[in-house]
Amino acid sequence: MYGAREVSIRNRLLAALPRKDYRKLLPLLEPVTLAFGETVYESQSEIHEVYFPNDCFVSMLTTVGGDRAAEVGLIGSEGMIGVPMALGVAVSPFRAVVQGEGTAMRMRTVDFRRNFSTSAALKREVFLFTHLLMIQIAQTAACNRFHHVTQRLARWMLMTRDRVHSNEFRITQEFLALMLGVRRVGVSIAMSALKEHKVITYRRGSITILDQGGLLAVACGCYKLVKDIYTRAQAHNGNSRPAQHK
Amino acid sequence: MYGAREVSIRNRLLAALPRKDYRKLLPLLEPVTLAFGETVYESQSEIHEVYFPNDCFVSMLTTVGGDRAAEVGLIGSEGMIGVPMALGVAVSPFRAVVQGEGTAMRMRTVDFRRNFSTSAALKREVFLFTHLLMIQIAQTAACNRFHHVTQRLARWMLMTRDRVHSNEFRITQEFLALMLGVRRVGVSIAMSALKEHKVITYRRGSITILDQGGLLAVACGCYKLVKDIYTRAQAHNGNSRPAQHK
DNA sequence: CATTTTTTGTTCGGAGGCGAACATAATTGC
DNA sequence: GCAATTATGTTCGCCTCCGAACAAAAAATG
Repeated sequence: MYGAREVSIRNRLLAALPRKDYRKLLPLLEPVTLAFGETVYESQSEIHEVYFPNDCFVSMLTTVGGDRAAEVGLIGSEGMIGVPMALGVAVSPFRAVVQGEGTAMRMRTVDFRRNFSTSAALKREVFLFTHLLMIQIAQTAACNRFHHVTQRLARWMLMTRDRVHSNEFRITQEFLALMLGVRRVGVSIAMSALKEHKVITYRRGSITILDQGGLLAVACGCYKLVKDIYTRAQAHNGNSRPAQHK
Repeated sequence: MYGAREVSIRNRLLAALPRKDYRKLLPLLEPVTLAFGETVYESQSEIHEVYFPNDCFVSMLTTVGGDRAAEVGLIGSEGMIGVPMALGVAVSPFRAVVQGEGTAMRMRTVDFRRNFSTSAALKREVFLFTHLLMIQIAQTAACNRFHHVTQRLARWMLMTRDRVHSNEFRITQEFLALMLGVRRVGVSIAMSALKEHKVITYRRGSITILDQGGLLAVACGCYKLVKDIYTRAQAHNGNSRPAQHK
């Protein structure tokens, strides 16, 4: 029915599958463009499709007290949107919002379910990612508890950089404040301090990382901790066709 | 080899299994007593056994910066210690510390793995719990961001109450401060305020909840939110032999 | 080009929590 | 019963972040 011709599949979870399993999935994957700010899942809503990001990335948000929300996870081409499906649950506990515009491969849940039960390789990949996502969320919990705005901001920018594969990305301070669960003022001050130290620069609605090492020094250990676990897990995982890194 | 004769199995995850699956597991379950403060898993250590708590409960902690740690999850008879095993990972990303003394059913990972792949019911139960744990962790992340010591303390006490099935439990303020990731002073002040309002009372090393409704009013919505999701999931789950509630 | 909208910069007082230190009370061990 | 240990109570100055409000700059709109 669908074809994946227009867009090259660069999702690394899919790329790690053996050719045989990969071929079976191919006709079920529909390339879609996810626009910035788009809501992929509303919290508590039913999951009808899962997504394998190519070059977009998505925030997972937990709402609290009805109005406020906090980002608990960031998912890009290394993973999948819709992990609850892997656990047999078709309701998303989080709100999923597109943070970086780009393409993703979409698959209907019926198709996912069918292939998930038959492909051991897909199972392995998705479960591993579920595990990694859990670690990321837990680290965010600790990070939220202990670290200051500047540190968490730096962490966020590094995590984002890893997912957009670029030192520049579009985002407003207002939006960033929503993600971090702080006031815009806090982001504003932290960012201008980083600009002062020539670690980043920014214009209206866009940030550029100038000194990745410097940013790493500012960020809390949470970034490197999670990053290393992701890297190690992917390396140990016989990544037959790894996505090209910069 | 093992027998589960000395201790009655009151783990609700196991109790939800159909008799057939349950019988198969029974000889593989070894009753053990977990002492307060005991470390079940060290962070990053290999998982050799999984545990199904009967009346004990265990904290999942994420370390940060080498020394400090924060609790990200609390697991009692509703769940299992060692969820990563369900995702095909035999390394615990968290430190698991016994928070409330009691018994649990222990199973070797080899046995778990074997039965996990053959019992659809066990799979379903464990995956559902994995999903719920993920939600709890995410909510903790948001909670850590937005809510004050008193609110989080109240939440912790309510969560603990649900797991020990009693209004009284033994814990020192020092330990509680470690769990919440705050200073003991903060806990001390919050607790004496709650005592003042006759919501709780406490002696050296032990807390008693006097007014559960009052405590619920003090706690942030995070408690009820997660609790309701747990309750709903368990209800929808054909809980054939539910554990007796108080 | 002029106006509206969006984004960013800056200020204020105040609250909550931090690290550190010391005081008191309860329990344990001898 | 007395000393050592463990748990709880209280204080201090300080720093970060909060809520609110307003100013300025940049982009979008017509």
